[in-house]
Amino acid sequence: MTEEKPVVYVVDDDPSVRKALERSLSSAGHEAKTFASAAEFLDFTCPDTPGCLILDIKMPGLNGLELQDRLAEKNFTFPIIFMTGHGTVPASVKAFKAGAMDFLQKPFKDRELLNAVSTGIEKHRRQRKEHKKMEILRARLDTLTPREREVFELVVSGMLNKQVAFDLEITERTIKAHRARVMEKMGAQSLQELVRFAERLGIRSSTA
Amino acid sequence: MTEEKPVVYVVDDDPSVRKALERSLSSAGHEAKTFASAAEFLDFTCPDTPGCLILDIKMPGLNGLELQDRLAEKNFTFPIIFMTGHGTVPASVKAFKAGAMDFLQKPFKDRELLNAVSTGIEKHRRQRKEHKKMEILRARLDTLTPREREVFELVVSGMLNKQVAFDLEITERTIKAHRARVMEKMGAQSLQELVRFAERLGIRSSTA
DNA sequence: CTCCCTATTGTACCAAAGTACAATATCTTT
DNA sequence: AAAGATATTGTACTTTGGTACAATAGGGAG
Repeated sequence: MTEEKPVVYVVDDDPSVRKALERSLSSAGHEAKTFASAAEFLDFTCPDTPGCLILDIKMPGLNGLELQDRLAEKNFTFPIIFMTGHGTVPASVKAFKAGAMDFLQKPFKDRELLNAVSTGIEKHRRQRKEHKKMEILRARLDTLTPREREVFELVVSGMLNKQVAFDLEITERTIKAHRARVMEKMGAQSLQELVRFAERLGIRSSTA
Repeated sequence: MTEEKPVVYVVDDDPSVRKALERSLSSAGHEAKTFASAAEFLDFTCPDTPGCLILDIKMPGLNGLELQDRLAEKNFTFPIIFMTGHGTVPASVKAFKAGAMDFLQKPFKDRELLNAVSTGIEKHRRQRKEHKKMEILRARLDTLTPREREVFELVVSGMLNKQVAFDLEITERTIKAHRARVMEKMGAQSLQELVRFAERLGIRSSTA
């Protein structure tokens, strides 16, 4: 469980390209999984491991750019590297504006691709790490009752217990009770940590 | 002082292009300032107002991409929009990977350019706003003595005064003194706010 | 050498937060 | 109707943090 094995997904309609890519990726130590069409890839469910995606621009059916759009709608998070034989400037512009990570023109050197792949995987690793932390925080946040959530927001905003109490028109004693539960449910060891959690969760007190 | 007037900088060696761009930018309500070469622009010091930069790719002397690199070295923060007559895919790729915001191929519609410009200016406005806040915070941080800085880091990490005291091998009373000065110098109205400041400043306790 | 900044510490007190015992009321679900 | 979750509050006590009065000591600038 030190490092999860990354997977490189390749979508290209040309079997010989798939084979060639698979070979160079494998020889560089990457696990490759290939798809012959956008549809085929869309049917596939990627495992929850780091990786990146290599897309051919020109393909029958959905092309690479269209696939990119479809994936974006599904919160697909793998970095995307495009490949193209006779790519156009507008295509590359669209790709990058939609968040592509690289855009390689054939013929390209193995090294170029492998560099892009490594960069993509590293980026995805970091993303995943961050995302997992956020998942945990959001899950904890979801366990708060509406009242606790209110107290949470007001407390991290910097208000004193008595001020929060006044705001919610209840006693300070009750704030302490909620506050203690918030700390416990959020898994915060200190007020400082609770504030950091709130920051990451994008919590802003509605009043301030 | 409601809104600062943005400026659009244009660098293109072709006088007729400069004139044309100036006209369409003006008619859209933007203030334009034009330059005939990369060198000319590098000699210029942009005022501290929002704006964006429009660069021609192909120019005698330094071309647009090279200018982009030079500017990056100087922490130039204005969003860059490229224009090109016969742009190549590698050029657009390089531009985007170096942080370009858009890449327009001539002939382009006025609307395309103006949309890109508006987006760029808005982005820069947000950037500047954030940057100014950070400037203030960094300036305050710089007023802290080394000792106060240490206490700052340990306190926001979540340690109790007594723990910080133990760590620094001084008394809790002294921690309180430093802590009070940190709050005052940083302009924090609460511990919660102090933690948020530390987060933005990227302060991590070296021990934790 | 004096002034200022920095770092340190003391005492005493007050305010704020946290906790250990609780109890009561409402609402939903089973 | 009983169980469980939620929201509320009480008393009493401890711990932690903040402040108002300080004083002392070292180092650097003028």
